[in-house]
Amino acid sequence: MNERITERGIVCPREELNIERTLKCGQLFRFFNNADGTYSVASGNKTCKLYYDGDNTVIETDEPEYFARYFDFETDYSRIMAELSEFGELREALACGGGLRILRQQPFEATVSFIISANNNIKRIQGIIERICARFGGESGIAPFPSREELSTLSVEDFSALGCGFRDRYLYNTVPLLTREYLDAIENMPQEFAKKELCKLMGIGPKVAECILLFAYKKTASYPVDTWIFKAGKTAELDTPEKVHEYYSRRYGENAGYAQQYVFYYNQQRIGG
DNA sequence: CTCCAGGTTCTCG
DNA sequence: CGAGAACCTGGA
Repeated sequence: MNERITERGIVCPREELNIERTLKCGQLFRFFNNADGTYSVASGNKTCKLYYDGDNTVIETDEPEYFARYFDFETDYSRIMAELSEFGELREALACGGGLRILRQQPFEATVSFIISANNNIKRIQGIIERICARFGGESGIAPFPSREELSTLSVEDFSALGCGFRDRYLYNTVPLLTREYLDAIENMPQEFAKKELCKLMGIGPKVAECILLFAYKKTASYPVDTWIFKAGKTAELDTPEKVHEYYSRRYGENAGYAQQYVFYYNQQRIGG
């Protein structure tokens, strides 16, 4: 869109990238509040720093091309919002969601992270992930996310000791299967086929699969139904997560994933504090 | 103390 | 196949 690559990284109008809205809606877990009010974000072995400079948002990084893709600058969010605005029930969520962007995260990191996310809360998820990264990382700074090979060296007991809880065996069983070939193949599969494929892995059910498809592969027809989205969408008719998913993913079509994030963020802010 | 968190797996009728 | 219970853990 209107972003530009500069000496220090990427700069774009503030309304095109709202830092808090993009980072605090549970799509990524490795972001950090810095003492000076800026935010740091880690993705794989890369990092960037975000802050506002007047009317602009600045993404400070040595890897501008990587983070331009990561922050999804190829998508025109004004068009998405315009298309979604025809759905009356989204009015308030859209009004509160300007500048929220869906990230293109690394598939391996996203898959591991969302397996950990099951029946868990964001704060604890972040703690577990940081302990996992620290185990393989250096002494100072933000540790890179470990590779499949590194994580495959851990035992069930290791995952448990890192605080993974009952997800320890999920990770132990599934991590070794997440090869580059496997993850690349998912990229090229149609939505429903990819979802079915991911659900074969231990620790991945429908919700986690859709999070992976949406937040790593940007398959935007995904509509992950978690406890928040279910609470927001349930009616006398739509009384199960499956029915809520069926109804809204059909209703929003290819924009379902965007709608889901606006609704999630809005409800998280309003109810969850 | 109980309840819940970006759910999935296991068990049983 | 569908419904219910069980599940690590830490904060409210």
